[in-house]
Amino acid sequence: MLEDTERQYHHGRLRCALLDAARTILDHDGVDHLTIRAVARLAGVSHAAPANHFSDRKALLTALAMRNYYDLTWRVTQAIHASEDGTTDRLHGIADAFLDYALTYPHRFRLLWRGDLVNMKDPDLETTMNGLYAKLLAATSLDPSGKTNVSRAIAFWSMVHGYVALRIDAMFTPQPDERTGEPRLTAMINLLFAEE
Amino acid sequence: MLEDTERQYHHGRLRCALLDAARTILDHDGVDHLTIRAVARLAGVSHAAPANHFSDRKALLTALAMRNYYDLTWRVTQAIHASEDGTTDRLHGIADAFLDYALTYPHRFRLLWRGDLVNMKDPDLETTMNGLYAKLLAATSLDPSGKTNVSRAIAFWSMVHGYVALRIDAMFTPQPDERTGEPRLTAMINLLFAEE
DNA sequence: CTCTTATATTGACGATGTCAATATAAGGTC
DNA sequence: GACCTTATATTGACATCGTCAATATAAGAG
Repeated sequence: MLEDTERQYHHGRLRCALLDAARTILDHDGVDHLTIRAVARLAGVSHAAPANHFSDRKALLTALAMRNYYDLTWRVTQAIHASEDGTTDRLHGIADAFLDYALTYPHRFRLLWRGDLVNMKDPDLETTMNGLYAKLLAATSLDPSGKTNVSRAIAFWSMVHGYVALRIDAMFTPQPDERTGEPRLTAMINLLFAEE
Repeated sequence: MLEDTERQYHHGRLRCALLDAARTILDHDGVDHLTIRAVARLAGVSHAAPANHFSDRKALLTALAMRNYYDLTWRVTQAIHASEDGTTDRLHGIADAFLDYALTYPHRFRLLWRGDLVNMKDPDLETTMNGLYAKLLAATSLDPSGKTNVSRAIAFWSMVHGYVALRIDAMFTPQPDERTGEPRLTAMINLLFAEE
């Protein structure tokens, strides 16, 4: 009756517990080991229990992806606020936030772009994604004069996304000297935003 | 005994026939429908026949990815040869080749980066990938003076890769006017290689 | 207490990757 | 041709998966 975490028939918090278990499995073993049955096992319920909270495996993964999107958006927001004034500083902060998140939780980051596993048409998810995109667009293309440069914003996003994706898949190795601050990424951004 | 394509016990060409079937399924339904059994069905053999030619599903997908890498490398090479002299022209051609390949065969392109499905440590595959990387590096960073700029090469590759990936996943929609020539990508490259 | 609803369990089905055992073809050697 | 070896294909089985249907149990309202 009271806050007994271990009473039978999980009750109430199962949905949250399932998402926690799912994230644990994702971080540990990757998304292909993230099966409904494995999540149920880790949460200590029967293999069909999740069906009451997630209609599909896709629904479960979509909810998990939403969590990750929130987390990533929060980190990017923090980076923007922590950065000093100036477009370039802001962009370095954003790029570092992306790379740091992706390197810390590669499986979480990868899930964000797995349209085959996640329902990208989910309204809530779309809202969250659009929020992140708006942040990127605003942070990138608003120069002091106030005019926007969409090509530059998309170039920035594409470059960061591509670099991070390739780094996760170990297509690049970071520069051996001076690991911190990701000099490679810094140099790339400076190239893109060179003063003419 | 002679060139009878339809004699029982497929003989000889099964490996090639399986790869053809695999590519057909990949293009049609995506990689998650590309099961060993489906490939065997399409090739008209029993579900365990492929095991003689591919030890694993991963081995099958790796061989298929290699085919795709060859194809992509060939297209990039063609683009380089067809481009007029000058670094910028060459890079526009390369980027267009990437984007065109990815938009024409999205599932093939995606497979190239699926480290969970493809054995990226396969020696032959690594050789092919390194060949493509070398082409990109050479085409990008050799300016007239002959000195290389690795950051710029990686920036270019990252940007193209990221843009193509995001385009495939429909995170961007191309500019409605003037579809040909991909003005967005062109503008992005010009930003990166702006004369200073 | 009873009825309703939400939630969890059990059991089943078809599909998959993979393995073991078996069958068949091809090619060389006599 | 007969025989043996090897390559190749088939059949059957097993564990696992997502999903569904039927059932059981808890919680809450009246």
